[in-house]
Amino acid sequence: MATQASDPVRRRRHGKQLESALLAAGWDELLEVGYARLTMESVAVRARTSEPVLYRRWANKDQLVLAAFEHHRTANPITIPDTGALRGDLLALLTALSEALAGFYAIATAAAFSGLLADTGLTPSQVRDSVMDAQQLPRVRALYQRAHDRGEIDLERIPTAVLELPFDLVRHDMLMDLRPVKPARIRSIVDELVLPLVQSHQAR
Amino acid sequence: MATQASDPVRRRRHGKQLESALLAAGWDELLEVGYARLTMESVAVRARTSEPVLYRRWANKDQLVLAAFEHHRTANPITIPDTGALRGDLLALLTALSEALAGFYAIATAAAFSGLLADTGLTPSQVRDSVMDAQQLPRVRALYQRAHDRGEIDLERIPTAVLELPFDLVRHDMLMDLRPVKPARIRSIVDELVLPLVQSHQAR
DNA sequence: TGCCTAAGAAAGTAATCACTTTCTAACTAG
DNA sequence: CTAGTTAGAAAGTGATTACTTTCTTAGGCA
Repeated sequence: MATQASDPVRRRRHGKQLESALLAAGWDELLEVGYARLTMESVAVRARTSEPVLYRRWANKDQLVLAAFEHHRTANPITIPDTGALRGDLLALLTALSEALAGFYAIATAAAFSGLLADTGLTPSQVRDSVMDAQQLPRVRALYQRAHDRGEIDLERIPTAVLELPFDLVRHDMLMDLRPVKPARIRSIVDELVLPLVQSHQAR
Repeated sequence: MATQASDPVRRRRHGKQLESALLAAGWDELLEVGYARLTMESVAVRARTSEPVLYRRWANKDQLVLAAFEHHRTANPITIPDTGALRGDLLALLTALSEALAGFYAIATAAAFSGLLADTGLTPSQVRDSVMDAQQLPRVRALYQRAHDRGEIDLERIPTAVLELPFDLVRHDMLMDLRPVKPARIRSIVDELVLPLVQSHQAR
């Protein structure tokens, strides 16, 4: 009777491994119930730990949520494709963005609206820039630059509004539907909107 | 000393006039602090009344907020312009939409995300459809139909994605910036995106 | 003029939840 | 192997706030 056979081995996580689990739990909680209904206790329970473990790392709920965003973003990097053609690149990138970020945008905007940023005074667009596009923008630019170098497009003649159009629309659709954009819609954006516009501005 | 000269006349509002003031206060509160931080007390104070006056009309906070949406929407109808040309119509309508709805979309989405719709299970797109576009869509359609009848465009050849593009982008920008879309951006959407696309799809 | 409904004020109740405190024991580092 | 750190559990505190109760009195309506 010295050792209880029914007692499960109680392993304790430490350091980075634990922190990663905490942030993942925070992210899942955001996805499942949203910022407004996420509580420190619900995150702790989901991570199979207790609240002080959270408070030892983050001073308050907002800090935890922001850290969960950052963690999820860096843990799920988006690779910019190189298919050799503008159309293929756009289709691949929009699809990747859509799949990776549908939840992300929804959650981030939700949190922003719910009061997360009321203190910091950031607007959703600043969130978009700082959390999402700041890293993505130069890489997107590179995608277009490659098309330019191949002679597919003339970057000089194409308005910024055209270049940003597909990303604006995908972001819009993700916000509206809270799920990845349908492949057919992505093809429509590329084939019925972006490519005709590129052609149109090329011609004159 | 029978009447106190310093005592301000304490007027009491009743019926529709009072209700309107309550809903306006609710809307202003939504605009100023957002759904998450709106409290029944803050609305009551803003309306210069007390909480029971609110609870006699709406069973809970959500009902009050929903009623405030509806009140604001019906109190600020959007008139669809008829300038005689597609370009003028689009510029005018997008501007009107932008000015009237920048706050509306921001607030509605915020509330939806903050948990307002968690009970009802609606998604933002359903909110968009039920609160906004359901009424607007046929009227927008009429705008394009007039252009078609004038011979400006051939509706048969133009993909839906093109027709919806300006509204998607204006909605996107409003959500991102929480303020009306700049006139220059609206002109860009019309002149650099919609009209070239219409031409492009017309030609082939 | 005089009911009667409802406005408005004040105070209270109960639930939620961010954040804290205290303690024990598991793990790490040296 | 030992000492120091921190995970994890349990309980509690205080602030907020949705919603209620009670009472007084203004003003609509006959």
